[in-house]
Amino acid sequence: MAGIKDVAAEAGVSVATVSRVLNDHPSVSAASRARVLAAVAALGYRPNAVARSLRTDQTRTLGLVISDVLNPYFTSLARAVEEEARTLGYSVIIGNADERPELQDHHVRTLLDRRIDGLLVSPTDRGSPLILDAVRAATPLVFVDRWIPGVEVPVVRSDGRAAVRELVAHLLRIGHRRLAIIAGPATTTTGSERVDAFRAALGEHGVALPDAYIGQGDFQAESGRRAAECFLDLPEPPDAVLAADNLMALGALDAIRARGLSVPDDIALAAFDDIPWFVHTDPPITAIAQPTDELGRAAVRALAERIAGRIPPSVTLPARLVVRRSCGAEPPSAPQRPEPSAATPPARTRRSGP
Amino acid sequence: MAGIKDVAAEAGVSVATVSRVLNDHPSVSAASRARVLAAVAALGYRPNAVARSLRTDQTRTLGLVISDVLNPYFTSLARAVEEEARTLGYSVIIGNADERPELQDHHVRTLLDRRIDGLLVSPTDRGSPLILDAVRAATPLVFVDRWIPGVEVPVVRSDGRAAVRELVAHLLRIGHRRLAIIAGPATTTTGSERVDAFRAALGEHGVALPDAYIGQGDFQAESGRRAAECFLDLPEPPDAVLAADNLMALGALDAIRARGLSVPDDIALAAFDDIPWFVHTDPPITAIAQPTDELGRAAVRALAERIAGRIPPSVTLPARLVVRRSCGAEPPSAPQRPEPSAATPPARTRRSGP
DNA sequence: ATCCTCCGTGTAATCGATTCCACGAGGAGG
DNA sequence: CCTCCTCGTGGAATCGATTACACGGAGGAT
Repeated sequence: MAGIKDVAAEAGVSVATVSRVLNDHPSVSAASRARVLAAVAALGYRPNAVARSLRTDQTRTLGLVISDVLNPYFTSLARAVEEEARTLGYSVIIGNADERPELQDHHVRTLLDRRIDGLLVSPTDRGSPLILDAVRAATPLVFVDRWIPGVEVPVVRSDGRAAVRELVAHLLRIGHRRLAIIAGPATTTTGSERVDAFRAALGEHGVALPDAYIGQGDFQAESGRRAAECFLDLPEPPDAVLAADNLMALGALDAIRARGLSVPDDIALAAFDDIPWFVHTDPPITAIAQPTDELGRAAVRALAERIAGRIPPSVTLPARLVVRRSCGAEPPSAPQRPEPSAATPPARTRRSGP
Repeated sequence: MAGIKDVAAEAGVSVATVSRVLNDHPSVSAASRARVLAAVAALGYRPNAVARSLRTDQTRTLGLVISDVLNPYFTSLARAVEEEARTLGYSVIIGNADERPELQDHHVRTLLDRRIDGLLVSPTDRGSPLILDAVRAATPLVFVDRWIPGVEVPVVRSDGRAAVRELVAHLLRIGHRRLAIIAGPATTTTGSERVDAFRAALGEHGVALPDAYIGQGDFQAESGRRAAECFLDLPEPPDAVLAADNLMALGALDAIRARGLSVPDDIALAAFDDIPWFVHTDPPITAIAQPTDELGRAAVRALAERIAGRIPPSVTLPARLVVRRSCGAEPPSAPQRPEPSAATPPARTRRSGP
């Protein structure tokens, strides 16, 4: 592959001049510029980003370590991140931690080795020594979605408290009384926080949250299934369940249907993280929607600030409640605004078996 | 950040020795090795991958350019690719082309600039000059899922012909007669090939595929919706529709329900690409499942071969039909094996509205 | 005892860019 | 006419690793 020397030779100038043209440095004569450009075109020259990075000590690359690529919430986050990064002239390397701290560390390590300019992490645990080191080494770092308490790093996330309060009110209004939650791992902020918000919201209505109504999940579908089964085995099962993420909601839906029970008639179901598919499930699932795109964009902008040496503030965006059919219908009062794509007449579902 | 020189100083040896220890080159005395290792640990030294890449002319990085990250099929492919690559000691940089040729080119270009060791592409178009150049420049390249006809590059993909034939037989057996398909863009192999397979399968049963029954989509949900609407506006609408990918199937499902029609009673629906969510839709959707994980793994292995200078063969894996309820029930004969997680008794769905 | 190997190690070149510094030409001002 | 800038340019150092080559010392063979 042609190098800068070849271009210099072709254009009859020095490598310094070629470099100056490529980085459009002002002091190059129009004539030289033209000849260099011609040589570049003739040779199909592309600068070697590796060499450039070594010299300039910047890779124009961002790292993004997310907890689970198969989770639509994180893929749409990743997409937003990549888009915003691209407009800022950065590439993004995505690492999938699969909710496993050691995998997360693996990715953080290789990203650091590759001298990425900045790192976006949605931590799977309470903070490995590796991440703590990175913070101490002043690596530009921003947490997104989840964070590690006590670590001085900007956080870009969304606050579901208001939406949870709204959801709880909605459930109680419909007539549900025994509300349960499937939590995420306590090692993640989103795991514990959502339970707290739920408990607090219930408290405002004088409703308690018994331990038996707190299922322990790990953000994967299978754990949602197990937690739901535990609930259903209870002498007095809950009549409404909130899952702390979309995959666990799916698992719970499975478990409930496997018992021959109906959502929402026998039990209501709601989930954190709204995803396109929730419109198409049977029934469509009520969800707490995070502004994923904005989250991703804000995270990249914050990281860019950190890279530039400034200290960006943390950002907290509100989540909002999206009501669908999985919790049952509101008693007639303020009419619910229908969802555009779920604008189906009351769903003439019929049995399809013989 | 500490460099190799610091380590050498700390250990009281030369940089050459440090490098030899790090790359475990045989001719280093045990004593030196120990002291270097100690120094590395003491300084928390990590080799600069950028410098290493410049010198060795390899980045131990693979590029993967996929057509749409929001499509679960591609994310699971990406996950499999990353996993296999990791076991081989490679990192993966994912580029999302969003079905846009110019974005695809952008990613291919930056990946090439970064001197990735090899490139995995699922091309969005019939071949940009850029990709053709890359092929000519002997960049290790492997196509996955889709490919560009006439280009001498190994292809790792799955063949849906048999599964399509099976599906068509299944539909006809149930009693459907007017079979339609929503195709992908003709510029993609998966776009045109699937229509061909469908037409051929129909032909075997003496059934024609009128032009009006070929909807033109672009692999996005919205286009599936539009195509389905066109079908339904026909004087004689089809009674079964196959969508060439999962997103278009979702769009079609929406459109059908928006008309107050029922799947499968009024119209049957099936899709290419099986995804976990198809189990949970209303009704669960019959799909042609590709062996995504194997595809991803095989693609990486083929690429590794190419990087090693060998010429790997193309790989074609069979897809298989997964029957669910969206096409209606088979007339009683061979009993259908039920899906584990869809093992719901005929789905006691009830109306949930008041 | 002498010579030859082999082993461990260090010096320095190298990868492909960026960038500091010096230098020569040409124009302006004294 | 001489001096001093300014401007465009090139030479060479540099980034942090890898690795070819040279070299000195220990040990075995003769």
